[in-house]
Amino acid sequence: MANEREVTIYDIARELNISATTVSRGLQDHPTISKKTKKKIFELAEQLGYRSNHFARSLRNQKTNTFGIIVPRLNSHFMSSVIAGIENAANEHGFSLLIAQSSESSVKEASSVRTMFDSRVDGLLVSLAVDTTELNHFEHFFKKNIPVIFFDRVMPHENSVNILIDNRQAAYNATRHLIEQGCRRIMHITAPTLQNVYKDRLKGYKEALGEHKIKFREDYVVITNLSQEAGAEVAKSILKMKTLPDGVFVSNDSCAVGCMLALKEQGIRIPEDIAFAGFNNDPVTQVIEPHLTTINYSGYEMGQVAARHLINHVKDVSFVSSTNTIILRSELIVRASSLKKGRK
Amino acid sequence: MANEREVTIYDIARELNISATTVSRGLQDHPTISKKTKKKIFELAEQLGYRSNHFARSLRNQKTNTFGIIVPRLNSHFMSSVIAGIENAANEHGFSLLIAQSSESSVKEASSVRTMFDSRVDGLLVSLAVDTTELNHFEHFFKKNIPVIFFDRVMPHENSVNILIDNRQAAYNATRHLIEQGCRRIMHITAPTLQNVYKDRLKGYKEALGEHKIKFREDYVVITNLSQEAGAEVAKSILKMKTLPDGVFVSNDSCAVGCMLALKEQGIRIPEDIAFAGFNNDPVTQVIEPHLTTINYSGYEMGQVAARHLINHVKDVSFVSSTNTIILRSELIVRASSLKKGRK
DNA sequence: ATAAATAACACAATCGGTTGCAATTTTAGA
DNA sequence: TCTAAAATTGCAACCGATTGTGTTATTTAT
Repeated sequence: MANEREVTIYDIARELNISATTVSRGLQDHPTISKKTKKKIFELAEQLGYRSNHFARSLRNQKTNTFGIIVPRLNSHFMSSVIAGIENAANEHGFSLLIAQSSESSVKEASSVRTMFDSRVDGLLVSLAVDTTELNHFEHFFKKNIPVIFFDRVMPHENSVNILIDNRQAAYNATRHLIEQGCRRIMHITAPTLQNVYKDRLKGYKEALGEHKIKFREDYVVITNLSQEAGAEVAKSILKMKTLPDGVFVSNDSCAVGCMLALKEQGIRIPEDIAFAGFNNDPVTQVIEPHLTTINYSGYEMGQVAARHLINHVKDVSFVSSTNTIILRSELIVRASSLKKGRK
Repeated sequence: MANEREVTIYDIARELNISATTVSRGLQDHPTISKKTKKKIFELAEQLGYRSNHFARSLRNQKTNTFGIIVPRLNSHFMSSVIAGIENAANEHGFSLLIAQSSESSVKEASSVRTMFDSRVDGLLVSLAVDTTELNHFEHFFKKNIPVIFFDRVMPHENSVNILIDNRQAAYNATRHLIEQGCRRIMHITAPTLQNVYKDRLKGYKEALGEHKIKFREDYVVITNLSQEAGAEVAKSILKMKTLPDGVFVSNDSCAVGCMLALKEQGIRIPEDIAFAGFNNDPVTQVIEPHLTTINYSGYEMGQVAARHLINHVKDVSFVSSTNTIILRSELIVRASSLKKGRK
């Protein structure tokens, strides 16, 4: 039952009557080691089941080949896509991933940042918790000049790169689309506007309204946690309104779906009575009936882009990027949920 | 731009004119260090922004407080739920998570296992790739007696614990339910039966048929990758059949949904023409119309259970569990997609 | 045949933190 | 005031791998 002892380069060295230095160099295919010796080293290493100790190497080399990822939650379609994208790119270049979720709490976020720092990750990829309002908890990273990349839910900082979409524009497009379909009483269901994503979407929403001389109504903006349940809740309050809205732009697909389902149950017709537009192009948008108009942008791609940027930064010491922000493409996908004027 | 140097216990020791030993002990709240000294140490540590170096500590202590996770893919509702559950439990006990995806390839799985070993994780949580047929690539772990826990997609091994549901029973229940609803020509859409999960589900399906004297038909079993697209593909071939099936039991919700959508588009009525049952209770089951009958089991819980088991194993040296398999609860949730005989 | 160049390998310090044991200081008791 | 016991603290080795520099063989050139 006792654990077998760790196999080290010293074991190989002893058995081969050479120094650990030679073994180390041999395993790294160093040119000053003879072919014959290398062969012996590799063979014995294989035979003994030797595997390099990542910690020892990291300690000595002062780099870990590991990235840290902190996201609000792991179990959302978008976030897990991002992570899959990151994993894909990171793996290609031999980087491992240390992953934590903040559960939308800035306190837990800060604690995760500390853990990541303790693990001396070579870089950090972060999507901020909904209640994070400042970046003090990243100071350790900034001070040591360890790259931090924020994606999707970002916050500007001179020492870090932001990767996101143009939320304002996307929201503007979605709202304008609803207006063009004849909607005039358009609600906006979203999350607390502390975060750029929601603030910008609200801005785009307002902008589209303004441009079409539709008066902005404070009571048409509903702040929720954007869960599917929250959507159902909002549906209830919508049903209590004297005059129903004729369009709803939701910051998130699953919340939109929750709302639609609840409304449909009460006989509201979509899009005839109320048109809907969501955000994210979650798979569920193509299952709900009518299919949900939404903003499409690829989490997988965002993850890849973020990871690749980080890799460049880390691998190339001379990589001095003045890049501050990377805006990814996003597009409005029009589906039946918003087509009041019949199919195109 | 130059990175600031690492702050170590030696820096603290020097400045305080004490030894590194004392600093180390002080930071660990060791009883033999005086309160006064501890206070000074903590204060200076805070001031200098000292953070313990995880690698150095791991190297010395021969444990990393890190678990490795390898899953077929990260971006599925079930898997991301499991991971969220693992993260939750692990975080409570101060464990970090190193995560990799095998992308359903046993080759990449093996490579991830090596990486995890190199990182000297204290334990491994694995859900196997669809084409993994043996566990040789885990030998390093078994030899060193590092705990490996398999969940959901498992394979029996004397040195490891399996956490899963009773797939046979669940499939039996689902199939029997379809039969009870009057189905006689029941198809089964699933994945390659190399893996326990699919093998057992097939077994349960057959068992239910047999018990009701329904002849098993080889051509009623369709092997796919269980994606939503695959579901749509199967729909096409179903439509070509001379006699349509009157029930379909799918090993996965999103595949079932893909199939249902495609069939509905061609005018097939569900459940009247064909009844459906899925597996996993993915959120999409409650969005599709009619809502999808399915097998419910919590990925989040499975993750928590797996992580807790691993933590017990790792924390308590004397923990000698003879546990070999943990079966979690699962249940059939009946929804409209299978109710041919009207609502209850 | 001899000096000079090259190839192949080893020494020893280092990365940051931990710990058994020895050494020192403080406190208490007589 | 002196000594034994208790409380603090320090020394030095260790975890496993890496690397600048030095050393010893082996070639090559002259």
